[in-house]
Amino acid sequence: MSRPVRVRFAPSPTGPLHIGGVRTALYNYLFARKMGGKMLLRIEDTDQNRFVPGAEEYIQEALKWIGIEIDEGQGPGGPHAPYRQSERKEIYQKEAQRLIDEGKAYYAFDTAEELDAMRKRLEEANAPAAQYNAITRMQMRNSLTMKPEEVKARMDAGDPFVIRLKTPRKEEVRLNDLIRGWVNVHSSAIDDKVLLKSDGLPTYHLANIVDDHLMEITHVIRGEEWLPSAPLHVLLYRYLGWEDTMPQFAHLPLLLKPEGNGKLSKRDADLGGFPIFPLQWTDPVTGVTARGFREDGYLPEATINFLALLGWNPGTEQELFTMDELIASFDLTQVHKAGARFDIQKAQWFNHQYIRLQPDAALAPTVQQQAEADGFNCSLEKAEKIAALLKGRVNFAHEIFTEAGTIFNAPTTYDEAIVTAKWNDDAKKAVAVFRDALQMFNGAFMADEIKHTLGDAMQQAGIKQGKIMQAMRLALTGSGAGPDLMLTMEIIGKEETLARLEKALTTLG
RNA sequence: GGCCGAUUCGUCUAGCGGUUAGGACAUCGCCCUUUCACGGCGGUAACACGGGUUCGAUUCCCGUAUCGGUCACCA
Repeated sequence: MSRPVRVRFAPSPTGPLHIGGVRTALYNYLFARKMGGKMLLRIEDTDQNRFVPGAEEYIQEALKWIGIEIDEGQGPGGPHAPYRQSERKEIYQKEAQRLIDEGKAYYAFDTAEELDAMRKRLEEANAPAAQYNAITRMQMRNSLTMKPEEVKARMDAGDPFVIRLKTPRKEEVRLNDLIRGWVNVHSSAIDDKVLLKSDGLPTYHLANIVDDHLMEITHVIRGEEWLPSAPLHVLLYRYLGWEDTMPQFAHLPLLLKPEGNGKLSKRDADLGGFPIFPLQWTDPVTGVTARGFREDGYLPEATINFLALLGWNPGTEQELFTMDELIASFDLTQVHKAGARFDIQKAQWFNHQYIRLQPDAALAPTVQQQAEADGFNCSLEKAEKIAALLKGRVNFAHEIFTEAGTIFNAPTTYDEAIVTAKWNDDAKKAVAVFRDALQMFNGAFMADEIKHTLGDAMQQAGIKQGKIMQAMRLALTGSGAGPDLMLTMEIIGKEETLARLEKALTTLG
């Protein structure tokens, strides 16, 4: 009963991983680590029509970026390889055949047109549900209604067929979801799902159950969209004879649109101007690029912190968590049941928190690169100082350079409102006096020293420092607001400081 | 529409029969500051509705409403 915990993240490589998928992976990972278990990655590529080149690599890279380590599966490999479902075809076929042999599944030859006609007819007849089930299957073309010779003849002739589950007419299917508790569904609500498609590949339902069993998965943690088919899966475990080792289910609440109705979609991201994918993704067919959290400047630690708290809460008032802290406090039973609206503002706040905690040296390269891309000379040392000065003011690392505009660019214009309000005789005098004092100054050009020099100069000139500070800022940056002025002067250097003071004096008169 | 699930401030949530219904984001105000931010402090703001059960319901039960998911040879 107490088997070692093994969970899996099983995405389909049909495009970039949705941020909701990342959260599912994260919850699986947190649970695995918390329980001292293993995290597997399985690629569910049974739909050949939807296969997108590059998607699998994208998934690997995204998980790596976010800090989710795969213990076993596609990538690191393991004892249950292969971990790509398209390479496990025979395994599913064997199990499907077993179900046929045991009378729990049957062959069906219905064409798409015939199925459509059946559904349409049922709908028009006001049937409660237009499905292929215990009642309707007797009117369809399958091995239950056809003579064995005919079935064999069609198969020998190479006619396409599928294998369908022979769902019982009346049976109560119960399942105990770790998050939702008992969920009961009557088997009449489950239809005769296709298990094996006519191309010989399994559908999700079969492949999933077979693999989870073979890979000894103990907990299936997945999105709520799977809840309706969970009873079917229970039925499959039963029919396959694996019910005693059936994994426990935990269905996660979905991520909803920031506003309006429905689940979070790509369109919301475009409309709201925020990413919905962990990494940037360029569609191989259309060439259209979609933004990513990483490229938009979100730190992985901020992203997981944000995601972890979207639908789960440890019950304490802690907001900031490292991955290890998340692992330590994670508990599946504390996952919220209702869907969570996606609010990018909170993600930005988390990023702000982590940016200000970053060492200056970690932020410096970003600043330096941007500066150089804009044609400015910027040593790493200078970039580090700028990072220190501005990191507390921004949400993203790339905003530091933007905020540092007045450091790199000498003012070409001066804020009119500030000029009118503050550029008076005292201000002119103060700037001139300070310039003179600075010219005489030959110590280390550091913020503290500059502050003293300014203070002394103002005192000697009989000017109240507080009255002229904004004018001083205006002279140096052209603006009335900005980061600490002394540090700003230290960073731009003595020569540039003097030049700017001089220029203000001549320009503003 | 059938089935399944959900419902606490605008948003993410705590709460698991008795609370001034707590925290965070956002918002507003104050303080700090040479300014703008940051930060600190504080304010506004919620138990969907109706019945039960109970001495007492946000909490338990039943309806209603609303929202979400799902009804493919897609996952």
